[in-house]
Formats: sequence, structure tokens, C-alpha cells
Amino acid sequence: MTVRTRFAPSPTGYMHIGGMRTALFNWLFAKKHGGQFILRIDDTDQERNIESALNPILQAFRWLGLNWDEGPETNGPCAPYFQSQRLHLYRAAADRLLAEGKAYRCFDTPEQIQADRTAAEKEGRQYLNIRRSCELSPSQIEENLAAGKPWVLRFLVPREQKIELEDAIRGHVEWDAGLMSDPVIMRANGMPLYNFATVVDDGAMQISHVIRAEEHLPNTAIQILLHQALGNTLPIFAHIPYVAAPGSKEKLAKRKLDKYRNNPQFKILFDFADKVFPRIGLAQQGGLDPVMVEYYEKIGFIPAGVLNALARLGWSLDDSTELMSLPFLIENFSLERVVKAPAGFDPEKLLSYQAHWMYQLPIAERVAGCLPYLQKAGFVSAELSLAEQQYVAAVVAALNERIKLFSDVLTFDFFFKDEFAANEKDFAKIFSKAGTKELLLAFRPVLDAVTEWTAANLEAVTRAFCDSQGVGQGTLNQPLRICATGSPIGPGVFECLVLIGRDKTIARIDAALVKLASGS
RNA sequence: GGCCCCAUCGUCUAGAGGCCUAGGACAUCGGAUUUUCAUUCCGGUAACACGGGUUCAAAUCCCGUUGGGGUCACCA
Repeated sequence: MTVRTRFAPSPTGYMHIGGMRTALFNWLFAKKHGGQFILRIDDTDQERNIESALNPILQAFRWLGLNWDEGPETNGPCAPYFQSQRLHLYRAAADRLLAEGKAYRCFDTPEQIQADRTAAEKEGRQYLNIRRSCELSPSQIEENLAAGKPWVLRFLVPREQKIELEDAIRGHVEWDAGLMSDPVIMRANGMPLYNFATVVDDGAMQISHVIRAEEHLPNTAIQILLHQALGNTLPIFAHIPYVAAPGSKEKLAKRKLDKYRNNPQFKILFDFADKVFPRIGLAQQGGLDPVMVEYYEKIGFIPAGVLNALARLGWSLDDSTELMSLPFLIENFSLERVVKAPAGFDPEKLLSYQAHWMYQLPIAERVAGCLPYLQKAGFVSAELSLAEQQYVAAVVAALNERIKLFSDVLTFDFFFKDEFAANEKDFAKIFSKAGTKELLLAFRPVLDAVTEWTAANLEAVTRAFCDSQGVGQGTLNQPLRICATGSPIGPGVFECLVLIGRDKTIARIDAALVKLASGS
């Protein structure tokens, strides 16, 4: 059997990070078994269909490097892959069910249905369709149709049946069809409903494994019935746990975003957004938030980090393997090792995977990743000169593991800005020590006399000076750093001085000395 | 509320009856290296929801309780 999996997003304008995890599992399973991964667009609900809402979804797949074998743009043997272009298939299947008496035209108005529901609730019994329309004679139906009375097509649930499922992850699950109401499969406007379109397409596209989040488990009962009615071979179902909000068991949902802002684990991601997006010209965070895959791309994560974190959400290889590349995942992924309980999304763990994979990235790629941030922030020109290119490369190399996200380069803006203000608190703290100001003052001419402006020489000069003054080197290094960079953190102080350059360094120290003279 | 699912450190997880004095990772707390920061290295704190069974033996099997969650549309 050829393994064929699919992911069927609705074009909502963004790619949900939890949905991405589901897509990843589908993709990995298909790749692992040499099968195909299909992208199918569920765009049957016109109201939910936003113009150009598909692109962010495709972009998320492209960014992470998850290619689809069949789907939009690539097409394939089961084209088209947009459900809105497959209506004839749903209608044909619906006609068949109607002709075979497995579905019926329901003329009940929505108000009537609602009244039935309310009545059932009042009496404390489970609501089931009253199936009035099934009592209609053929001539009465003809009359209704001729009169243009609106109707929907409902699937006639075989109520005497028990539905059994052997889920690849959950094991045996069963339902009593006698408790299920007849689902609408075609709308009044002739559009199919999700459960029906899904079954028709999964059948037509010969999907072998339906891997999806567990919130679809209740749908599965109906879908199994529908598959049976249509005479389809049942796919294997695998219901993976949903992705929960950090530190909770609740499904991660975009509409709960406001609540997440106060979530301590989630906070770091919102903080990144607040810090970075305004600096790269994205007002209102560019409409991006940590529920969306786009957020991670725009804030400067790399695919390997995100992929590793996603893979470990509800899945593990063994008792110790944490760091996994995409090729490694393909080789080792299995449904058997998917856990059953919901997995809380953990931004901190994501960050640790990110840090690891970022450091694996060749320096040239790290530079390439950082550049757009510097350009958008206006620190380097859009048309990069060779000198700029080399300077950025030198800075990124010096920053080394201090860059975890590409956008982290903006934290070290003192390498790029002419003007900066030292952090008052750090500045005051460093110069609060008696003699520090005087030491720097005495060092100023020594620095001026330095001819060879290299890290090694600067260190040697500084060391000699400190020895002559009878103080430890650290006593001078920190004042030097805060004056030259404005920040108490960063690469080695001499590396910083070299990158900043002689003129700027001396100018900055002079500015600090003026400030100290007037201040205290 | 009906139906369904789930339950091991704060978090992600290992654990298929004896290898469990419950392992790893992230976070956290020390300590060493780095005269900043980050990295790296060592070490510590920290969990089987509860109650009954079954068994010589249960985190692991069964039942119940509690708790959490999903889903109940002419959304997907």
C-alpha cells in the first residue's frame, strides 16, 4: 500500500503553529514510508474564505522546507486540490447517496430544528432528528421542490449501528450511532460540508492515513459512516493530541491571544515582538503573534529550531534524544511513539533548540539571516557595499553564540549607531567605584598613543597600563566597555574596540569623560 | 449537560509487571571556566492524581473516584 497523507487547511490568512505540527507529522510519516504528502485546500465555506489567505500557509511550508507532492501549484493526479473546484464530485456522491436512500432532503427550517432541539433539551433527552421529511411521499417532495422550498441534504444515520474505530494512536474507540443526529452533508446553496467533502476527497485521493488532531475524533464517527455508505476503503486514522497553550491543557487558540499575553511562559515571545517588530518597520507587530508560524520566521527563528521543537511536541524517539534534524526525523518518525496526552507548547524549550541549531549554522548563513534586520532598522544600506558586508560578518562572528535569533543582532546596535546613550544605571554603577574615573582619565592618552589597533595589542597595552597603576585589568575593562559600547554586555571588550574603530572609540570615551566631569 | 479522550518532576517526555533508589531534556538553584555577557563543564532541588482490586511483585493490568480537556453548526 502506498502511503498517502494529507493536510487540509482552510485559507484563514495565517498558519497555526499547532496545525503546522500536525502537518509535520503527516509529512514525516509520508516521507518515512516513501509515500506522498498532499496539500488540499478546504475552501468550501465562502464566508471564511479570505482573499489571498492561502499564501501565508504555503509560505509557512516553504519556509520550513516541507514540500508537498501534490497540491496547489504543484498539482498532481488528483487535481484540482481546491475543494471549491471539486464541487461536481461532491454533488455526484451526494446524488448517489440520495438515490440509494442513504441520504434525504430535509425541508425542516432552521427554526424548526432549533425548536426540536430546545424541546429535547427541556425534556432532558438527547436530541435526534425527527426526520419529518422522510415521511414525505414522492409527490409531496416533488411539490416542495416545484414550490422552491429550501432544503438541505442530510445523511441518514443508521441508528442501529455501532461504530468501531481502531485508531493508530488511541486504540479502540467506539460510538453508538443511535445517539447521533443526521448531519447535513450539502448546504442549501449546494456547497458540501466539511465532513462530507473530506470523506469524498480522502476516498478519491486515496489517502491511506488520516493523521490529524484529536479534536477531530468526534467527527470520525460520522466520517466512518460516510465512508461506508460511499463504499470507500477506510483509511487508517491516527488522532494525535492537540497542542496546548504553554503551561495549560487547553487547546492553543488564536482567539485566546489576549489571555496569552499574561501567560508567563508565553511572555518571552510577546516581548521579542514588542522589542523587534517596531524596529524593522512592522507597526502593531505586523499583525503577527506567536500562534502563527509567520511570527517565528519574521522574528528570526530558523526552520531547524522550530521543526525540532514541533517534532518533540507529543512525540519522542527514546529516553534521551532531543536534538533532531529533519533528515533524522524522517528516518526515525513513527506513529507508535506519539503520546496520547495534549502537549503544552513550551517557548523556552523551543528557544533552546533554536540556540543549538543556530550555532550549527555556518557563519555565512548567520550573516545572511541577520542582514535583513540591520537593513530594515536602517543600520546598513539596502544595496550592501563590500565594506559593509565584511563589517557585518565580523560583528556576527564576534557576537557568536550571543545571537540566538537573527533579530538578536539588533540588541548590539552600538556596533552600527553613531549616537547612543549608555544605560544610566549600568554607567553609574561602574563609575561609582572610587578612582575609576581617574583611571580612565589617565588611560585616555595611552589609548591615543596606540598605533596598532588590534585586539591583541589593545589587550597588551591595557595590561601594561593596569600593571603600572597597580590595579587589576577588570578595573579598566568594564569602564572601557560601557563607554565604548554603552552596554555592560557583549563580545570581549578589545574585540568590541576593534570593531567600533579607533576614532569612534576615543570619541565615545571623551564624551563619557565630559559627562563624568559635569555629572559628579 | 450528552458523547468521546486523557492523567509520570514547573514543562516536554522515558517507562509494554520485576532492570525504578523512576531516566533524559528545558526551566530553576548552586559551583567551575570565561576579569562583562553569552557559551561550555560539573552538581543540586523536583513527579508516578486518589481509592480499590489482580499478582510473589504494579508507574506499568482491571474497576471506580477525582481532575483536566475535546466536541456537540447549513465552521473547518
